[in-house]
Amino acid sequence: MALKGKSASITEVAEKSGVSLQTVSNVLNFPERVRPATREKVLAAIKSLDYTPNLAARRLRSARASSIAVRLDTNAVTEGEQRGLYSGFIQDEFVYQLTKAAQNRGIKVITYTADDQNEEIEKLRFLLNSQDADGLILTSTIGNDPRFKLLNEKKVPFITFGRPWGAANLYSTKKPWVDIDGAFGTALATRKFWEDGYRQIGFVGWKFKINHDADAQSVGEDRYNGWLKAIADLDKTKKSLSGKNFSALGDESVSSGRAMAIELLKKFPKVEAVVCVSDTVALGVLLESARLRKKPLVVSGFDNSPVSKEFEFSSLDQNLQMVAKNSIEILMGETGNQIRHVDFATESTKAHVLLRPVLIHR
Amino acid sequence: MALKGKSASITEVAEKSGVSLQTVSNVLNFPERVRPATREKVLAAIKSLDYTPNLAARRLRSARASSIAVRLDTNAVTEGEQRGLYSGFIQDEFVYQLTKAAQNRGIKVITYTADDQNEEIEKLRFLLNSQDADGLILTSTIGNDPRFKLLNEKKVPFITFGRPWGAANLYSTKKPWVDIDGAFGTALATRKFWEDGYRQIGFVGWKFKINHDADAQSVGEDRYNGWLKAIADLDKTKKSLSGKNFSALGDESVSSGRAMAIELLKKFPKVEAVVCVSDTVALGVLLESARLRKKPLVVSGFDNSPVSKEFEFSSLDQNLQMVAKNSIEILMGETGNQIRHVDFATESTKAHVLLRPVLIHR
DNA sequence: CTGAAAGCGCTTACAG
DNA sequence: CTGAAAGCGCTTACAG
Repeated sequence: MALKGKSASITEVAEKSGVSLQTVSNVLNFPERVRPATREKVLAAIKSLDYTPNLAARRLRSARASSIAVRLDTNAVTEGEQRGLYSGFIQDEFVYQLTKAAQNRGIKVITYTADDQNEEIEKLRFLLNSQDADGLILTSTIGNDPRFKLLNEKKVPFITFGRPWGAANLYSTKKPWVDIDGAFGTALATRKFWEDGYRQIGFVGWKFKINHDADAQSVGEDRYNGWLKAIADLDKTKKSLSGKNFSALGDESVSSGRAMAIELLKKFPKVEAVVCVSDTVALGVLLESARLRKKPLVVSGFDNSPVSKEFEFSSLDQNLQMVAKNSIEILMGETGNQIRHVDFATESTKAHVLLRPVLIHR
Repeated sequence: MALKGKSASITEVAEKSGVSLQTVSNVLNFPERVRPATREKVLAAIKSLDYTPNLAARRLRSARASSIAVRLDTNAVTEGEQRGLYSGFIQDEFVYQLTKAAQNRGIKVITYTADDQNEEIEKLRFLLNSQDADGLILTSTIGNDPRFKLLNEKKVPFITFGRPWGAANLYSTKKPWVDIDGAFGTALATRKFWEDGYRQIGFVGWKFKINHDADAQSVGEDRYNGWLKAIADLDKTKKSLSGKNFSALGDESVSSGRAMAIELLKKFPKVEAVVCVSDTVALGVLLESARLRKKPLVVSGFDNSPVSKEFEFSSLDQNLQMVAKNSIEILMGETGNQIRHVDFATESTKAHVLLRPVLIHR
């Protein structure tokens, strides 16, 4: 026997409290079915024996794993790859919040890794077949992600963190997601700058493919749109840096932020404040403008990472605690301790939840 | 039944291949006990039925969870708390590498959280009593950590990532650990600077309590010692910045790095290169010296985080893949698929593994 | 509200 | 090398 300190079994609890196994099981799972006096007796026995249910037995009998799986990706530094300055920060905090939210509902989180799409599908099949997870949290999904097909076929409850950008229909009930409203966030930052008296507010972001659809088709476009529309709303006089031209788009790096700052300042020397797509890019803009001018540009970033705190600029917090809470509620409902399949097409549960980021003003 | 797509059971495999349950089980667990012809027959049935063992049943019967638990901490940004610039990066990558290494040996990783020490002890008791984990990975342990007592009493296999600084005896067999040799790392960086022709090599680190013991008693002291001794070894002429005075100690922030750079440059204007305790501090030194002088100081950091890559300075990689690999090997031995208790006091397995960081030269 | 029985899917002695 | 039986610790119908 490998597991030591074997805890008491339900049989011992039943004997000690003078009731049947059944009643002990009811006290644990349906306390309202048991008369208070009996319940007290059983609870006392549980306490005195330091009884903890054996989860393997429970899983086997109930055919519920009561755990969800989440894939982890590496964030290690590789030369020649773009990762931004606080790589790992979001995944780390998301998994933490997920574990915490799941734990509050009696659910375990198990992690897995996969080097590519095929390996992941194989890992998922094994995980689900072995009945070790009955819910899944996906991240980095794409429009025609093969995981959607697998999970829908097997009717496995799942939720995606982040919209599957590029999907023909972002609101397909076969592709449930929880996400942060990036456009709302950059609009919030823009309005705050306006309130603070700035009128020449630029944007530095990530390049994206021109898209003639009304809806954004990438995170970068979404965050750009928020700034663009906010300026249009705010500036009735049309005297500020409104419109598509008052932005510079590059990639997720400090050096790109620096280059974009140079570009922006050259074209629009009057620019006072810059809404940025990320804290990494914001730092680049901040540092470069500090080098070029007496007074650096006022910037805002995204993610409320340690970078924005350290360099004291405003940033949009993704509110990962809310993301985790909503994900768990979609998988389990508002109450109860069971992960259950929902057919979003016919039931009232919402398949898509867009949460608002919070502006941390610094 | 909550779990859908119920996979075939071992009974069906036995029927299909015309052998007993026992033989199927042997094929899975002790293939060498089964005659090749029989084995092939069984494997064919397994494949055609897409059979995957039910892990709950296996756990219940074998009394082995085949999973290890690891606690996650938040790295969210809180005002007024020191976290450094790439908070979350190390934990994120460590858990990734741990999951990957465990997966290769057929072991699951489950995560949990706790808000304080008491809650953690309670969570651990439940986890172990419910037989849902048979091994543990600890982090952030302190000298008289109550988790050591609990796990040793219950004879639960565990390993600590990081030395329990402050312990009366860092080499107690009751406190097994895997760690990175910080002193080796900073000595490596120092020697590399020396090779590159720099002779005035300073150090910027974290404050630590003066300690009259030969061994370091904190990460900060350990990394400081590496630099100190390397300089003493290298500089036979005593003309370089060797000795205790040629360092500046602050805390884990860019602003502290900046302040230390100012202090160092004031006292030792000749300083050319600075070995730093972390990438965060190194960035502060780099940025401030770039502001103060034509040519910024050459710096090296620790952790090989995205910060060091982005700002192109050398850094010491903690080699978390090796940390994970060694942790798993201590818990499971070199081969096999079982987590087993080792009494380090009497068995040959080493209780303490100090790994060397790798200098990433940029 | 409570109880006696069945059985989830495996692995483990044990017998041949 | 293979098989028939027992049993891990629960929850789930079902009966009273």
